[in-house]
Amino acid sequence: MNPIPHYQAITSSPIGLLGLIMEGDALYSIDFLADDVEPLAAEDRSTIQVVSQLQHYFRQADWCFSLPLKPVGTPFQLSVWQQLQQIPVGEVRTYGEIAKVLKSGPRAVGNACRKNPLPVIVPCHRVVAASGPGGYAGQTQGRNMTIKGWLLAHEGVTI
DNA sequence: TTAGGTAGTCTCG
DNA sequence: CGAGACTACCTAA
Repeated sequence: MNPIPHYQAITSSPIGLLGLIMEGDALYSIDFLADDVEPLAAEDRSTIQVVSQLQHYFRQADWCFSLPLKPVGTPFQLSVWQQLQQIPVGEVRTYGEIAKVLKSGPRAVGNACRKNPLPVIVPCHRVVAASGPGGYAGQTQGRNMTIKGWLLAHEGVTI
């Protein structure tokens, strides 16, 4: 039962429409939207910047985002999301590897990845299971896994 | 292949 | 608050 999100921009991309929510000048959340909604042009400067960097990434995977981010979560979730941002483009880590660094457990890491509010930019798609692809955006199969596969292929990773 | 272990979060009451 | 259930998992046998 979420309040209806108010997007500052809805932009199209190779993985479908992305809805952006800002909090001040920082990026607060990215949603994968169904393709039957109207695109919405970014108006303020910081939102334009986000859209621009996303488009750049989709054109050229080897691109480091430089954006003010404002992910909201528990201290543990924040520490996991911070680890994700240290994974270089074209590499992957397993849930267990992240867990080891944080002295935690693989399932807990999976839980935190599932709650990542900034997919694509906080690269939770670069985390896979020791045996298998893991999940994405709460799904272990379906459209979101297709997106995960696309992102990894885009970065030159072969699952 | 599965059984059991594990860590963090959520949901009731 | 507390117990129990629910995971985008992992390891040993």
